[in-house]
Amino acid sequence: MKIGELAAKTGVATRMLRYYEEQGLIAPRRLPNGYRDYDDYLVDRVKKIRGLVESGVPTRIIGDILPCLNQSPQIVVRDADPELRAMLVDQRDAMNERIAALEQNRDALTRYIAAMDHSYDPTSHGGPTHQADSAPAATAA
Amino acid sequence: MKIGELAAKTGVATRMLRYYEEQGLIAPRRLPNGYRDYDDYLVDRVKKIRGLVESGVPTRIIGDILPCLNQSPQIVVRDADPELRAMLVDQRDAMNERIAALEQNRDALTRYIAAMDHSYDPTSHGGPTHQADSAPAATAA
DNA sequence: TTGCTCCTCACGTCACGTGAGGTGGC
DNA sequence: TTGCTCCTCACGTCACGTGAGGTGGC
Repeated sequence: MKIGELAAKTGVATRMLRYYEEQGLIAPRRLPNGYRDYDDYLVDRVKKIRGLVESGVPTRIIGDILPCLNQSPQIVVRDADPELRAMLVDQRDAMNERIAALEQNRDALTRYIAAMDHSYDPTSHGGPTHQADSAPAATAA
Repeated sequence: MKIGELAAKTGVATRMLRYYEEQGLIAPRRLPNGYRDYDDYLVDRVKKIRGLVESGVPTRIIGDILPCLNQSPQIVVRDADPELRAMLVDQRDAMNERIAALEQNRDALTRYIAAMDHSYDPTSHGGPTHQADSAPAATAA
């Protein structure tokens, strides 16, 4: 599988696939002509990498976290390495903080957008008028 | 209020306060000696800026979004500017995507941490043993 | 040959972190 | 004077975007 194919299947730019390789997160083989050659299982791996990057996890520790996301709990654990555990807990706590900030801002935006759609008119006494949640403003009367 | 005080009250580094000023998001006055002088209302504003930056909103549009977070819907709206509305909807949708990615990864991490705390032993047939959610691994037996 | 993909530099950007080197205020 | 804070450069970093300039394959 060449880089363009993997990019299409994952939605991740080729530049990023080369970057993640540079960071040691993926290691494609090379074809005789020098082109990168990716295995099928990398589609899933790249998607997981993207999710972690978008979750604010630095690339240098994504490699450590990835096995935790892949394996079923029955298989993995064995020795509960305290350093790994502490790192995972830190990352999870950071994620919870980001989720809280995001939800707060999302809710505030949602309220504001709804208020716009109600088209408040200070000369009127009536309630909200029309407009659904995500309807484009251009469709308004 | 000097920059160190604002940094303490907001939890935002002085470097960042100067950076947000550079980006046009805050505009402190200057004391005769050249020190920055911040008004009290900026504590709240800086916290909101932080929340938006952490939510992945670029600084160049945070200035447009901030008034939407501040005002009560009854006061603000008036003309439902379609460009502003589209931008807000875009940001809200992006936030929802980030929340989804974060929740997925957080849940996966939580499951893995829980499995570590159950200290699976392949030679045993028993179920989970002990350990609460966020307890440090060092306290384990 | 044309048009598409791939390759390797390599510079730009955005939101920061981290000094260097100097000044003000108790 | 000492120790703390503040100031302005200014370089480093991380996760990218965006070309430049060249090659491979149908």
